[in-house]
Amino acid sequence: MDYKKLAELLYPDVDKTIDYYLKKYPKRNLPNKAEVMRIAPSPTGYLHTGHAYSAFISRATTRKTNGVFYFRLEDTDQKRLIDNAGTIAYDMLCYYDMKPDEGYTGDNKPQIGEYGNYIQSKRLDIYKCFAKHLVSIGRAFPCFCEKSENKEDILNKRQEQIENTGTIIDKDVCRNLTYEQIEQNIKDKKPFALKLLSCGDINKTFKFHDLIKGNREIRQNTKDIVLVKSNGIPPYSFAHVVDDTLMGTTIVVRGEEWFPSLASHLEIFNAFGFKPPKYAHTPVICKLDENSNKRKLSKRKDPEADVRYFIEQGYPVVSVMEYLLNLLNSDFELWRKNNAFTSYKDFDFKIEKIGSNNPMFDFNKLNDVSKNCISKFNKDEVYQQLTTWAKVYDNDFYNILTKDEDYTKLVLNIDRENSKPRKDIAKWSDVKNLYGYMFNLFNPNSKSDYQLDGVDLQKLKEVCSCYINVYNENDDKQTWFNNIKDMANSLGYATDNKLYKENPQNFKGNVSDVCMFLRIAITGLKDSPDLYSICSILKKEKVVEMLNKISLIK
RNA sequence: GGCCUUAUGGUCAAGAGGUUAAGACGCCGCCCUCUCAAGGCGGAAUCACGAGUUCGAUUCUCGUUAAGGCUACCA
Repeated sequence: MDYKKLAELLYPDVDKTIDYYLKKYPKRNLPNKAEVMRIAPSPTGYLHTGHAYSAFISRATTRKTNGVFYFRLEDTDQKRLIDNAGTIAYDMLCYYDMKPDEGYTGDNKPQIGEYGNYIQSKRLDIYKCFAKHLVSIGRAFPCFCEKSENKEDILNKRQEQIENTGTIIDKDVCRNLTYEQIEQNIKDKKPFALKLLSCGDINKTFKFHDLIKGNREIRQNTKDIVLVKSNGIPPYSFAHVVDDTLMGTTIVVRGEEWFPSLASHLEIFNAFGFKPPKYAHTPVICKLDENSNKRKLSKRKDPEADVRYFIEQGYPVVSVMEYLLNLLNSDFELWRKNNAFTSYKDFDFKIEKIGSNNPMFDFNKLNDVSKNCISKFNKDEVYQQLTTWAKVYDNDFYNILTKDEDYTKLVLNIDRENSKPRKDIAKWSDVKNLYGYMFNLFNPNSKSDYQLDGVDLQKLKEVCSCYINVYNENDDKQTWFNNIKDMANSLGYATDNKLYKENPQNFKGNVSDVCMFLRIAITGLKDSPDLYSICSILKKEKVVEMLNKISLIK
């Protein structure tokens, strides 16, 4: 067959050659070893935690190598597009401190960089040109078969084929059409999809090096995969080859679900004579479902699959990033221990250190990482981040927090900014429960608001009414505690831990019980940070008020 | 059905042909302490199974099993 003639028949209006584009987008002028990487989400939903995970790899690697990290919007699936999803994805990247250097920056916003357009649906002329080229060299052919409209049909068809033939037919029937047949179809205005004329041999393999998976032996591709859909838009595989070539991508980071189609992508690169990029196929973040089965984080079922979830909950950006970094490079943890106050960005991140099994999302660990991160913030940072969060997600609390900034900072500074900082806040939404009593969010008139289970109310009242006369807000911490001890002693409580443990029956209780009573009266809670700090911040009037209030509880 | 990938405690995992098989989260205990958090100390808990290679295998090979993925004109 005369392929050049066929190319003209299929794409009469394409007047450019691929050389035009290859010249238009020349090799990037970058330092040695600089990597060019991208995040290329499809705007079919909100930015997935898995995307953030792979974006992190690209952002860290390009930062380290002085390369380029760009954003390309892969909006080639017209059916599944969701409004605004691209913009949100970009905003999320910026929010998580992974702002791309180049590319798409949101719908209707100017793009950055010389290698655009960075929106695939705006690149159809380019794809057409490259498609024509493949036809002209005999590596692509039109397929006029009717397509299946939905996933279910496709699945059924596949099952049918498996049952009838025991396998899946990968050589498309239309590859055998004669020029005349094709010409007739074109004349009849039949739509066609362009397919790859695969030359692969299923029994032959080639060697391949994946940055994460290491050396592999891969079977050649034999499938005549679709290059351009009948609507003129390419699916991922073809767009990937064209775009990553033109945009100069040097490393493609993608989920390992792409690994099986790698051979087909390489065959396309090969057909063009292009050098493929390096690849890093990442593991997929999973979670344990109700039945204790490991499965991929699902956008529909798992709130933590959407990166906005962490914002809503009030996890600081660094917490989420450090948690992801933990999953990616497990030696980060050790580094963090030795470099407590260095930015996670200074960690020498290595793609090769990424493990190859699918990690499970672990909230325990995230919380721990986050508590450590927050414990290193000073009171101003905490105040700033907490109020920024509350303004959006808990406006009532925001108003309370900002009413008296100095007071709020005093509260937030309890056990903070010292060598053994308090680690009780994992996310900003915790603060209300942890410190609500400092902001009048605890009702001293309601018995049910006190944690009183297992508490002797009579003893409690006795201690509290006694303490009203003892409390002096000008005492320093030691005096304050000595006074409590003296009072405890006079009421028949032990003030020596060992003595109490040896003969508890000799005492009404321990001085710790006395403190517990006071704590309940003042905060409603059995557990709280340092009582002395709390009383100092609340001031005498409030302390006395609380001590009086509890005596009225029946 | 075929193909691909993975398999070290509950979780994240380091690790190497010979190790008392790191470390972190979680859990438990003790210490400290006004409680909690933190901190200190300690504990329980792991090499999926079966063959083969080897003096020796958790590590290499092959099977089995399990889990995940792909097999779309989705990405």
